[in-house]
Amino acid sequence: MASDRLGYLLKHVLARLTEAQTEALAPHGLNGRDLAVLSAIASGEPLSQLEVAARLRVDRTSIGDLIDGLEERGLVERRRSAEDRRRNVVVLTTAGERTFESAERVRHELEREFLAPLRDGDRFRADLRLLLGE
Amino acid sequence: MASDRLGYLLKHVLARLTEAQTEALAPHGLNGRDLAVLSAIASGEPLSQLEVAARLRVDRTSIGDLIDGLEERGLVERRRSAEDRRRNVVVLTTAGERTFESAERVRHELEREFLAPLRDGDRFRADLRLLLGE
DNA sequence: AACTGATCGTCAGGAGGGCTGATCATCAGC
DNA sequence: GCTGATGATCAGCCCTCCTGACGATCAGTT
Repeated sequence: MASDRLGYLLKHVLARLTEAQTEALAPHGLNGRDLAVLSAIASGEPLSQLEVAARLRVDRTSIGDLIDGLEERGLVERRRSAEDRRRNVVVLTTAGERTFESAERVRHELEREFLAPLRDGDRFRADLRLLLGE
Repeated sequence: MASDRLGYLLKHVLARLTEAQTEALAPHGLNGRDLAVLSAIASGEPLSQLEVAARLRVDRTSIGDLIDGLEERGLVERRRSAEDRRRNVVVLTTAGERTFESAERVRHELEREFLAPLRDGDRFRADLRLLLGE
């Protein structure tokens, strides 16, 4: 009954995931985008805003607003880099670390449930990576 | 290097597909959304606007604008239903049929190429359907 | 025939994401 | 000390989606 168009399938699968994620993360005061930013910041050495944007493949002008929101909630801090004073290095606060860790657990559990209908969820994930050329 | 977040993967795979589709369909004066509407209209008996919207799972208020565009280009026609004069039955014109058929061939070829990196593209497609609960 | 409630299509408007172009501060190289 | 490039920010536009309201029409009831 449904369309076999690939765009349709991808779009609505993404919509379902986004909806479930938004609901699951709401108690943590986050949405999927927020968590993506936190995870980029949490993974390794401090990053400038542009580097965060590049990792997430979001536009450079969008990342500022996202960080604004996280900063207002006390989850991240901007710090002028001493080496290059143009750069805003973004780091997690301790509250940000706590929120990130519990939200990550929620995300992992949610993704596991989301892929449960598949025989091999990991292969589906690997297929997506292949389609991104990685 | 890339994120393992499912939302990230789905979002950017969809973005790549959309970009490729937009480029491939441009010579036909269509984009992916237009083609989706045409295919809903082409598949079987005449549908009202609401039925088209339901098939594509798009909002009822969006479908009107999409049909406006297609009607301006002479690809579809609105007709008041004789049985229920509230309903706008949407049908393809002959030009719409020609455009739809050639655009469909373009879409099929593009989706085939798009899924080429995968060992089993059909299984990937089936996985997407499973995730939509179909 | 008249009333009520529901449905179809349309419109205005807002929210959100994505992008461009301009600007300012800062850096690196000459 | 110039010049060009880079990081961050801002204003603004476009597109998509959704809500709420409206008029027209239908179906069921009285």
